[in-house]
Amino acid sequence: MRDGIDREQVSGALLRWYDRAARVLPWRVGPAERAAGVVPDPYRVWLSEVMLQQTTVATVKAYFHRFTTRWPTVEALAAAQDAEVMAEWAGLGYYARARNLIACARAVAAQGGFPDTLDGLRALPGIGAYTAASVAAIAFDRSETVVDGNVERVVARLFAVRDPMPKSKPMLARLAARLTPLERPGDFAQAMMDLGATVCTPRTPRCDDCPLAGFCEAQAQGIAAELPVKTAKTPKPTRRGIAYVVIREDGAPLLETRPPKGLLGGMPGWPGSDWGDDPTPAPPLAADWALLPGVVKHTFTHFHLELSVATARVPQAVNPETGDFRPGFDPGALPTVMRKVWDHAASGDLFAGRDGA
DNA sequence: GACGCGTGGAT
DNA sequence: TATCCAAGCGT
Repeated sequence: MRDGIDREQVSGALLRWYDRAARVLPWRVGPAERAAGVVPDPYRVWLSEVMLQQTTVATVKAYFHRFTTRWPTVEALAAAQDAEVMAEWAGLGYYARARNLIACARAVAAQGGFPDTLDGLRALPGIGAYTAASVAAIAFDRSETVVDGNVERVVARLFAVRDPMPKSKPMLARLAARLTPLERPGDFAQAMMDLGATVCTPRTPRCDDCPLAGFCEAQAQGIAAELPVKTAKTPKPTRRGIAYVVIREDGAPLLETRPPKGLLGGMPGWPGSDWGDDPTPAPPLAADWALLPGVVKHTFTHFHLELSVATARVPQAVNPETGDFRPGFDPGALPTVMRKVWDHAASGDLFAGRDGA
């Protein structure tokens, strides 16, 4: 590992690059605006950082726009109904983030605003080491070290750290702290992440375009693309299940709200079997079920899922064993796997009527 | 510290 | 097609 990297030289070179090449993002106060005295809104910084957790910039943009249009302030978000927020979050994934977002907004509103220290932020729901540091640095100009996957990769290469992740994470964080400047910590953090996202990329880093190439030990050794080393991941198993899509005469679909914790917690979904090697059928009511051909495939973080879909139309009077009929339900409020089930059901004869078959 | 937790784009 | 990966957090 190289040890002679100078904080001022590295942060200076990176900030000069950022002043010239910073991406324009909806939640970002760019270097020129910042220099002109524009102050970031902690609410927008926090909201964007939570949305960006393990989620790409391209995906977040539309959600950020919808959220800030509908709820322009943390007080407005705090006053929203849970189900409204969950529905607006639908499709973005990691739904615990949305539950924590609501809890955090209400705590902040009750406190009269966001805390402006690392520890104060860190104590809020859904705010961990990364988000606390990024909000402290970007919104409150505090010299905190922001460490995300980009920063870990950049630092691993700068210092040619060959120890595998995740074991090396604490070391990478210490090395990142060495580089964090006292001035412009927020721009520095965003510059590190921009660099990782656009230049110091995972597979094929563009070292020829890198403002830090002259400081980079991995570049000097010709091993930038090999770093950081990661320990191998275990392969994903495949689970199977059956989802039941029932439409009542009035068009209301039968849905249930999933338990508040765990997979898709708090989100609406179709009644179904367990998900496993050999699922047991579990229709939510007695009906003339039609098992559709094909399966819906979806991959979660730690397993593949193949769902068979059974559909039925039922009269107005029936009472389901699980879930409830929801007139006027918007399929856009479904998490993606459940929306795929809906799309698959709609491709069948669910709406054509099967009486004439 | 390891695991559970979504989704869509890149390779 | 399969795998990797992304501005992580909570338990």
